[in-house]
Amino acid sequence: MRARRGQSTIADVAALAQVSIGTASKALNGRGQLREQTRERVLAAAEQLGFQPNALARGLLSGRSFTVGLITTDSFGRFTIPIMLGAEDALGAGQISVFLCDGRGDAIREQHYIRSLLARRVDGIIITGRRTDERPPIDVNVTVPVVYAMTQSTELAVEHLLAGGRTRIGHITGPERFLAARLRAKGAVDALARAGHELAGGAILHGVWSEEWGRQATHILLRSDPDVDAIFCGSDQIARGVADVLRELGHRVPAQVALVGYDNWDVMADNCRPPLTTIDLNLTQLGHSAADRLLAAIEGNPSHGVHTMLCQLVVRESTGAPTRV
Amino acid sequence: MRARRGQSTIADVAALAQVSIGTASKALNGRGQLREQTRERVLAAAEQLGFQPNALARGLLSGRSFTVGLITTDSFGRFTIPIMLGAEDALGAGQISVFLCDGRGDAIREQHYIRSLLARRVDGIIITGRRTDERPPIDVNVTVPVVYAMTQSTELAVEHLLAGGRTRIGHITGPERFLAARLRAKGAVDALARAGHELAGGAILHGVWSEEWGRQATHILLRSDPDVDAIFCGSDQIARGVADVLRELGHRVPAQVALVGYDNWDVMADNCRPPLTTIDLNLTQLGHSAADRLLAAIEGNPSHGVHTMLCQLVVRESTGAPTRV
DNA sequence: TTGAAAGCGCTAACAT
DNA sequence: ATGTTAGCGCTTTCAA
Repeated sequence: MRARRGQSTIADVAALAQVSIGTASKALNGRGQLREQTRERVLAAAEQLGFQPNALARGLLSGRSFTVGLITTDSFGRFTIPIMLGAEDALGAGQISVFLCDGRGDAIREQHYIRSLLARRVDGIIITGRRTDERPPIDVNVTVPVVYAMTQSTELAVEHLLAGGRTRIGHITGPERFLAARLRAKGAVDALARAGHELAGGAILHGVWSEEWGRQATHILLRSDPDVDAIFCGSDQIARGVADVLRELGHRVPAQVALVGYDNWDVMADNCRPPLTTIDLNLTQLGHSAADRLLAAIEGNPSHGVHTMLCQLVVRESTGAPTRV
Repeated sequence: MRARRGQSTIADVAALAQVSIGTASKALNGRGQLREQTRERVLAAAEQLGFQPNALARGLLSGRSFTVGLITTDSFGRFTIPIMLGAEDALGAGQISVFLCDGRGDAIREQHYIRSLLARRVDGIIITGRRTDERPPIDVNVTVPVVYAMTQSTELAVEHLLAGGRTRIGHITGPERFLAARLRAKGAVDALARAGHELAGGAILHGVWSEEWGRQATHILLRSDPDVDAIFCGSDQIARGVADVLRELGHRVPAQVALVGYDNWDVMADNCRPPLTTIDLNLTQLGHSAADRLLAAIEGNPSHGVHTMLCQLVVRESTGAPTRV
């Protein structure tokens, strides 16, 4: 009596080992009082049949599926991957499987996924997104723990530049409609103000998240303040464009102009000339931590509220010592 | 009588609608002969309770879980993401959920995932990886359909360059131990040979998959053949390094030297100066197609053997017309 | 030490 | 048109 789909059941194991189903279950799970010989016979039978307990049946019985859903609000890409990696790492170790759901910034899709995850009786849900923007919490009648893993901002960059003796610091970043861009800009301006300085060039240069914008903005910035001695960029991509133009115009980095990026995207930061000092949001760790929190909540120890994780400044050549005049 | 975990069961719905469980099931699934009024009453009750049928129970009964596993052999990154995206797209539409498994190039891990997926009674498995290298098929006693989605090679690049009137074509690529690198190189050499030409510089330049190697290799290539009129690179990253050095040495692209990359990685190809002509492996489509094949196999229409998909040459500025002497 | 039986939530025969 | 029942594969009492 083979089970459908060709996978053997505990009944097959029990039959082969010539014991009852209940006994087989105990032997396989190390529970109850069994004769050592019986236990071994069952284990051998299971091995021989390549028996894998049916997780669906187990879940049905236990009320836990040992699965979690991972929803990316915007499509997954460079930003969500490290988070996913970290989360998967934390969960996979604990025998929990991860359902991947790509929301693509579409609320309908997202809602569909949530329903589907709930139907599958996931033990919890992690929601991830590139945007820092405030988002409405997901549907109210979600009965499982939910953790949101989003990125935050920092003022590390400007402080590092100030500490390095720079004072004429410009800021080139992405579109103003991104909360992330606004927060980073605000952090920069505030840090400068605390030190008694103003933004070089007089204004934040908002554009798009691209190298091309970095190049354009560099020209703009140099025109409005030729003596700028540091540029903090809202992304590594922008910073790389800046670095290229500075080099081509003969402004040496870091001797004359220091440069800091954001994201620690290896492909950009390492290949930048010179290699880029940048802020690492520790996304993998964020994903790991989110998963740990979710696990704790599943185990009955929920931690409510917002938890902030530390960013990290990764110092490379682009912020070496300036040339003293 | 609430179910555990706070989610309501069909029994709750039936009770609220004052019908039997069987009737509720029929109403919810649109089966059987029911009075319209009864059906509506059940639906209303389900709505009111936020009822979601338990997929675990359904799967247990039907022998199908409507889930598939997606295993990346090497850790997922730039290459596997588009494949995942495509696969998820094809599967998500059909109400199938995807288990994400990150193999990290570790056979033990991979095996662990396969066991776990089997225990969860997935309907099928997709295996993805960056490496084109031959790999042993996964464990033998896997009873579900398996589809491998890997990348392949092409000779498009050299043919395009030849068609553009270039004849002294060099090739800079990644480590020789990568089958992908070997295949691309072989394709290039073969295409050149068919046209009666030899590789410029006399040899394939194997290095690493980085911009820095692209820069170094450009110097090497120009030294051995200063009149090279085209360079085909094994990756967009390498090509970008090449483009930078060519520009800095005053070799105009494409007027004097045409340049072709590989991967159509937007971040590299679009930001290259000039924008890079490159080969697009259509990975998203590959993922989509792999998922479609898997679905077909699950439905009982397996297609065995290797299916090859077409690559595509994306022409940008780096292969414009040469300057005629 | 082992076996028998109930039940997790659901669907599909069969009975009414 | 509706209700009853068996059973998917498993764990867990309870009985032997």
